Amino acid sequence: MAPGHASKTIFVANIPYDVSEEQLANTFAEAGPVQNVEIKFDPQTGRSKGYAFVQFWDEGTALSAVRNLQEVPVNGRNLRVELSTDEPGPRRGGRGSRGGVPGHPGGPVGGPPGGAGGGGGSGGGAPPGAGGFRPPIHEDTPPRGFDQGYPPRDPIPTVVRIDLAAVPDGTPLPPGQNPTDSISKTLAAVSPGQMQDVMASMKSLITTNPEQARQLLSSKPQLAYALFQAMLLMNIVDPSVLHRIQPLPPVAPPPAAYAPPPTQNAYPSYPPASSVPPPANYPPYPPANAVPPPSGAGYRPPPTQGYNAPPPAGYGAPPAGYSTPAPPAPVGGMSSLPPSAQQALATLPKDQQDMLLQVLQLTPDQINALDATQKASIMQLRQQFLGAAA
DNA sequence: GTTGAGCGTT
Repeated sequence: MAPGHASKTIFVANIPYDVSEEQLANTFAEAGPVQNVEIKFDPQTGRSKGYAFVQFWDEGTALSAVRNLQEVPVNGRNLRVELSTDEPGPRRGGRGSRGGVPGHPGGPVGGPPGGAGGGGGSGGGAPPGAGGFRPPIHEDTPPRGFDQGYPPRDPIPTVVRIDLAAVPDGTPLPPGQNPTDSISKTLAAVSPGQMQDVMASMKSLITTNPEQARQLLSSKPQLAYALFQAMLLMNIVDPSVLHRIQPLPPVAPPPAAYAPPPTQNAYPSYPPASSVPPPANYPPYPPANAVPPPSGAGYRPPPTQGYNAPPPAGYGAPPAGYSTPAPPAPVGGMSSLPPSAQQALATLPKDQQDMLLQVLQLTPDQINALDATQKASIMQLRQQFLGAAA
């Protein structure tokens, strides 16, 4: 396969503190396609440590970089470039790095527009060549067909654009269903893979085109709701954030009484890769699992960090601090709820009152017995009602 | 100013 002894990674020192990874990548792209750049930061001060590791796709290019970019001036300092010796960890194939690297201080970089396009969108980019530069030591074969890595020039991330007008409005609610039910059911029918695709697409859009993302989410609240619930389901977001997000004033109950725009139910599926065409090449940052050959960049959601531990005692009761009568007596009606929750309930039709009461009075055991989708819905309902009492 | 991280477990 490959001459497996020399390192594909070079060690770069004497980097000015204000140089960004993109800048470095740009500089080293002179030698050939760059796979990854990691400036090391002091976790305490957040400042660059002045050195970095630049990884190429092959050893030849790395050697070439060492020879050709030795002492090149960058922002007034001459870089020192060597082949890297040590590997970061026992893992050779990929380390999930970048954990907790603080933001670059004064650097021009905002951050990697990470997120591979959803489902198989692969930008067909011509492989960056070492155009015009002194040739590598060996006639190394320039990698072909790579669709990621740092482009030699043009560090500007590809902006994802979507056709907002092409996003379906959704379909009318079936009789007897409320929007949140409908969204939950729809989500339940979405495969995890699809969900990840959607998340990845949305992430790309948000990072490269926040304005359009805002427009999309504002104009399609059901999408925003579904995405958020999906994040709960995928453990991307901890349910505790629901405590902090309470922009649901008087109209607390999402159930009836509130009819959002032409709402969903079975929307065909969020425009995945088709309407999110990655125009040309791909994000500069293959965070970790960068695979050279095909476009295999997969979005990996954060490892499930179990949040399933419910508060120890009295989870079914309002948090401490409520001035509820707090009768330890068995639940029998609204009286076990905070006053404001009772008020909110009172605005609902009888049948929904009953249903909500049941939901709000489920025991932890009962909740745990439900499937993930229902669990998330119920937890949210509970937050809306019980939390609104604060 | 000079060689890199550690969640939680297949």
